[in-house]
Amino acid sequence: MTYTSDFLRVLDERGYIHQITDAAALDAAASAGVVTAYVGYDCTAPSLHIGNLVSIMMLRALQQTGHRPIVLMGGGTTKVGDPSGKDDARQLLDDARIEANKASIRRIFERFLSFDGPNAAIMVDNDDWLSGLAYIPFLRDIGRHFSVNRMLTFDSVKLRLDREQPLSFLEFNYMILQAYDFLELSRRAGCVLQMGGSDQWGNIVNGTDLIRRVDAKPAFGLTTPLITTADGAKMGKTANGAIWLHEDALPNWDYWQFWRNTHDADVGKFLKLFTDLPLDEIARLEALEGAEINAAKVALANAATALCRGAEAAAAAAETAAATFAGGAGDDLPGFAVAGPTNILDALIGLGFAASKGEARRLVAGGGARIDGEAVGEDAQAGPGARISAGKKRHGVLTQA
RNA sequence: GGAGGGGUGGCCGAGCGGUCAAUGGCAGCAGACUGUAAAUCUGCCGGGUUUUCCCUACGUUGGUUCAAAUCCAACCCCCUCCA
Repeated sequence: MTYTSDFLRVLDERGYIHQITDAAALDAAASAGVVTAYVGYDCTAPSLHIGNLVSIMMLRALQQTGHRPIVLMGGGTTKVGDPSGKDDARQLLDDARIEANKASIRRIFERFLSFDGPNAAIMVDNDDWLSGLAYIPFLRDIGRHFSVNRMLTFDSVKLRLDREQPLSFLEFNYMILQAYDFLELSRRAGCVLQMGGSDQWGNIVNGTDLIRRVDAKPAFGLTTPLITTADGAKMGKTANGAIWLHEDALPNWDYWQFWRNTHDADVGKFLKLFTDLPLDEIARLEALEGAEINAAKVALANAATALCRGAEAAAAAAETAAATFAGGAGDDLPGFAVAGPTNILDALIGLGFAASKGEARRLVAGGGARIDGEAVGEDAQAGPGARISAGKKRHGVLTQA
């Protein structure tokens, strides 16, 4: 459908929309005035990753089109654990860990959202209202609105049951708590929209239903598609782990390289989702063919890195890339301090290119280890200043200890 | 409580006394080809070492045996059916 509100039009054009509970009504609401919407983030790790970035960018788009974003930290729900899309119960985190994760995650949002101004973003923590709930009153006020029959039909639950995997009562309650969050935000902040990934659809719908039943207020849900790469893989999962948004979890250089290595077929999609570049510029970039599309990938890497890590970090990474792939080295490359001539195997391990001597040896045997661009054997030595490469993409420099 | 089935390397999944560090697939890494792309082909893919060799590993703990992922016992966990 075509939207009249800037908000939904932008989301639609850029590929953020998978499902909406009542698109026409939400469009009308967003046209008529300021909409307050939220996305929840559980505190399961000290950093958010690429998988969360879609919804963060969506909150950004919301704010840019004049509406008010709420970032909900799931300090309370993390204590329960979301079963959505999980085969097994998530390991429970202790309170101290959750607190630490929460504190760490918060910082990310300051890069993407503005927390002051007329439609300032706000940040809340559901631990504030969940942890103090009294069981019996909660069951009587909220629990009675949930049909177990219906809950059993939601994918997050059904999947577990179908796969004959256990689902604890604790996890089973997650969707009720998430629905209650939405109700709470509706009451506290006039929030009318919850957004999230497509795996959150069931949880979100529970929230909109609850608000209608209890308060007879408008409530909408909107989900993003699961972002996959052109070869069908879930985006952002690499062998080395997730692509983290925090620089202390993943260096700027690696973050930039992740975007730079996007598949050809994904460039346009990613530019729309993960950068603020105007659509006509994106159209021009994604139309590039052959080797020229590399220019689009650089633009993507620059823009995405600038958003998350800052313009300086993006420029430094771009500079390093230009120098490195021309055969030189740049400041952003990983370094390993050595006192003098060092064996290639130790250098590879020190730079993190191999996890063990055996792996380093295999890398060398396969012809993938290079010193200053020259393939070497396993007896080779390199000293400070040497450029060490593992394959064609991973490069590092030995520094003086 | 009773009967039966099952727990294997990042994942899936074979093996069911030695020839098993464990077939195969996926994922991953490297090489060739390229554009720091895709596809394809090739090699690698527990750790330490010069291949020989040693160590760790098939839910946990013991046991039988010259020898166990494979047999036995106990325990833990999961699934199915019955009560």
